Amino acid sequence: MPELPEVETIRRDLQGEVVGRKVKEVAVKNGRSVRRHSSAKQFRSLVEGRVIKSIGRAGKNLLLGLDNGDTLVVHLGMSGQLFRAKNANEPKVVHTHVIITFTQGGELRFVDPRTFGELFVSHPAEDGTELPELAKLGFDPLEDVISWPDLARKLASRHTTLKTLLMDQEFVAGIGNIYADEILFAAGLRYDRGSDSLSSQEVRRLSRAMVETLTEAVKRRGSSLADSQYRDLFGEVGDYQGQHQVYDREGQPCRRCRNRIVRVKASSRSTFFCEHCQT
DNA sequence: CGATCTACCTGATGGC
DNA sequence: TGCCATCAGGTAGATC
Repeated sequence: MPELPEVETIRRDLQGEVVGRKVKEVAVKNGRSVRRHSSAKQFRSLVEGRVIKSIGRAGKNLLLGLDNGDTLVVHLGMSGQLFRAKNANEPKVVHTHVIITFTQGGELRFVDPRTFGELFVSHPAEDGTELPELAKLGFDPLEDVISWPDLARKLASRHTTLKTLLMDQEFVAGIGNIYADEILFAAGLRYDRGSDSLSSQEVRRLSRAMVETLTEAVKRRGSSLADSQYRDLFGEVGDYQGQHQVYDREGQPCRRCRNRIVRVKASSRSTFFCEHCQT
């Protein structure tokens, strides 16, 4: 579900809600959500008593900086949600797998029907600040602005399709199935163009489209699809879905040229595009 | 090595 | 109504 704009929206919500708070207790209701750890007990011991000092993001990962230098990493997978609760009396929705209670009151709840998401505590590497589990992530399109000549070099070094590359977290971190299609439409490029086939003008368009599409989606607090599964920290839906140009618009007229939006399967994922506007 | 498939889950939807 | 197939924002690991 959540891609960079949704995760960034939750990051900003968390900034105002949990920074400076001390963890009193962690309750793990479903051990699968902390599967990187040997046990739920071990995970709890790494989080309980810690103060949350900062909230960062790397691609689709939320990074909760703890006061001992560790980082609590949250990945929402396909269906993960984080909710703020005022107290334990607030009714729990089904699939509430982890509950973090703060000493000053209030809870942070991790809800995840499909259980593809996870939480884990990461220790920084000996020599640097980098987290070993995230070392292979590519650049972040909003945090690390990359020059278009650099992007051109990176694109040319790979032999695959544009969409595959945009969704490859080791190439660029944070783009998933929705925003890959939206970025490619904004850039006027087909999903199946070879990544090493772009003119310099096309690379510039792609570079701009990436930053502009994601920035605008963050402004509108992300995309909630028909099932409204994506919600922010306060349970509110996003507002960017109405701006989608191609995603989930099969058969509907292209907002630019009025031709019907086409849907195809590419590497077993739905891909939406306009055959007229994207070449 | 890199590209592609499969498994991991629950729930919503649509055809018959 | 119900039953079954298909689909869904992601990604690690197997397989080719």
